[in-house]
Amino acid sequence: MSTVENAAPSHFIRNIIKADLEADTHKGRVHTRFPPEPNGYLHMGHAKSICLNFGMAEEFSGKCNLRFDDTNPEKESTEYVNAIKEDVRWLGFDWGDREFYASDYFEKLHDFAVELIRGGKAYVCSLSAEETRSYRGTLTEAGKNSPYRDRSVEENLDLFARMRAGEFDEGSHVLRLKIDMASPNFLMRDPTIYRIRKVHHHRTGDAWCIYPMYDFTHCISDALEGITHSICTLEFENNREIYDWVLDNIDAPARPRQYEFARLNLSSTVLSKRKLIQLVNEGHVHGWDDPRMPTLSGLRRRGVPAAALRDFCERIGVAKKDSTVDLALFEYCVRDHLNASAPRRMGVLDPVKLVITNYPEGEVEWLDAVNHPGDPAFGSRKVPFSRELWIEREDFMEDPPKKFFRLSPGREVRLRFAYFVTCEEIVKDPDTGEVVEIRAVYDPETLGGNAPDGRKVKATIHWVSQSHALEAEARLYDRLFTQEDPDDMPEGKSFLDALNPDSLVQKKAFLEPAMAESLPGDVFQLERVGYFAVDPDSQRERPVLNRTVTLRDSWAKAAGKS
RNA sequence: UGGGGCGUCGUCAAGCGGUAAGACACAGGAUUUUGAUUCCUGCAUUCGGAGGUUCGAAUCCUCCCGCCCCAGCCA
Repeated sequence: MSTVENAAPSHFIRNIIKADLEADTHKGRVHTRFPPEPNGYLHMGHAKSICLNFGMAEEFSGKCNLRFDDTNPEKESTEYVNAIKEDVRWLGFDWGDREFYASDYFEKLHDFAVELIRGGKAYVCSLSAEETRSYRGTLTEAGKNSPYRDRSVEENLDLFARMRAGEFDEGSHVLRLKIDMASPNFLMRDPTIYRIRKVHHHRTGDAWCIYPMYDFTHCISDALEGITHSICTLEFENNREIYDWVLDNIDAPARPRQYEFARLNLSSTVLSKRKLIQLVNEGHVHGWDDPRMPTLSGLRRRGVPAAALRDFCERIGVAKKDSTVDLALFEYCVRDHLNASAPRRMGVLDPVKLVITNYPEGEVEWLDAVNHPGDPAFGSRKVPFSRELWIEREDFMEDPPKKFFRLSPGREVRLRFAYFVTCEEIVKDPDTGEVVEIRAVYDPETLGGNAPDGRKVKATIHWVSQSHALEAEARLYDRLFTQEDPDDMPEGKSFLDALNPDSLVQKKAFLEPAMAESLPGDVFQLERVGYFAVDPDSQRERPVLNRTVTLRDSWAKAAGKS
C-alpha cells in the first residue's frame, strides 16, 4: 500500500493543525481537550468529538486533556463523572494524569473576574432575569444599557465580594461583561458571567455560591491548560466572539483558538442529551445502558466493539455541513469488525423439531466445528449431533417459492458440520395446521458435509441437538425509532411517537452446549442468524444474549421484494 | 427583515483555477459447508440557481435561492 492510500482522509481541522505546525503558531504544540459536562451519559455524538480531539493529539504527537465542564451544580453529579471516564477509557483513549475540572479553576476564574472589574470591563447588574431579557433587545433592535452598567469599580468590587460571601439571594445580582448592548451578536450584549446559586457542588461542596458561566469559563480553562486548538460543535460559532473577547481582555496565559465542526446526527436515532434523559426517566428504555440506547454504555452492552465505533468516527469525516449519517454505515462498521473478531456458534431462535428417522436412537456424535471459517487461529470445538434436533422454523417451507433453497418436502440440504438430510414427511398440529415436526433421513456417507459421489446441495442450515441444547434468552434489538428523523414529526406529535414498539423482542433460544462457557461481554456470531453479546444478566445455566446486529440477509431482501 | 455558518451522487465526503477521489447504500455477476464473508462490475458530462472573469471554474467575482445557529442568571 502506498502512503497515499494510508493517509487519513483530509478534513479542515487536520488542515488547520498542519498549517499551524508549519507556521509554528503554537511553538509546535498540539494540545486539545474533550470537555464534557457531567450531566448525562456519553453518546455517539461525543464519540465523534472524543475521536477527533484525542485523535488529533495522537496524530501530531500532542496531548488531549479530559476536562469536566462542571459549572452548573444543579445538573451535574459524580455518577456522571465516573460513567464518562469509564466510557472514554472503553473507547480506547487515555488522558494520562490530565483529568481536569473547570471547578478546579473557580478561584482563578474569580480572580480574572476581579481583574475585569478593576479594568472597568465587568459590572454587577441587579436587574431581574426578566428585566435583563427585556433590556437585551431583539434580532433587529439593539438592546438598552443596564441602569447598573456604570457602577464604580469600587462598588462593583464590593458587590461582587458580597455576592461571593453569600450576602445576596439567588437572582438578585449577576456579574456581567461590559461589551456592547448594540452588538448584532446577542452573546456580546453584556453577557452574564457569574450567577448566584446556593447549591451544593459535587466537587467544591458549599465553598461557592457564585458560579461562573460557560462563556467565561471555557476559554479561560483552555488558556490555563495551554490548549492550542479548542474544538467544539457548530452551535458555538456565535460564542467564538466572546471566547476571543475574554482572552483578549485578561492577562491570559495562552491564546488558544476555537474551531467548530458539525455534530453527528444519525438516522433513526436521537442524539440529544435532553431526549436521552427523557427516554431514561420516563422508562421508554431500561436505563442509560439499555442496548437500544446510542450511549457508549448502551453500545458496549449491545456488543459493539470500541474499534468499530472508532472506525465509524473515522469514516464519517469532519466538516462544517449539518448532516445526518445513515445508520447503515454504522451497522456496516459493526459487522466488519465482528466478522473478523467473533467466534462462530450455532443457536436456534425460532425452533421447530427435526427428527432424523434413520439415525439410531440414543446415539450421539461429537462433530468438529471450526470457530471461524476465515481464520484457523480461532481453532475448533465439538458439537453434539443426535436423532432429534432443533432447526430454524424459517429454514423450512412446505410449499417453497422458486428461489428458496432450504429444506422442503423431498429436498436435501446440509446440516452445518454434520450430514446431508432429506425431508420425507412433516407433522402438523391438527388444529392449527402449524408444522410441529419435520421428519428426514440422513446420508451417513456425508459426514462432515460432503458427499463422496459429488452431489451438491444448495443450502446449509444450522441446528442444535435437542437433548444437549442450552436454553437461553435472546434479546432481539432493532432501531429505537421507526422514523428516519424522529424529530421531524407532525404537529402535536413528538419523537416519542416515533418509538419503535418492536425495538426489543425477547425470545427463548436453543444454543449449542459450548455457549455455557461464555462470559458476559463475549460476542459471538450465531451462524446465519447474527452477532450476539453475552449480557451481564447472563447465568451459566441460562445465558442472556443481546443481538448486536443481524447478518446481512440478501435472501430476506429478495424474498421481501417478491 | 440583525448577525454567524453551510449548500459536491440516495447518505457521508475529498477537491482550494487545469477539466468530479473514496466510503456506505443500491444494482448485476463470480466464489462459498453461514443466501455471511470475499471478489469483480456498474452507479454525479456534473458540483443549490443565474450571470460574469478566464484559454480553462466545483474552485475567483456578483446577485439570487435554500437550510442551520443565536434573544438561558444552560453548556
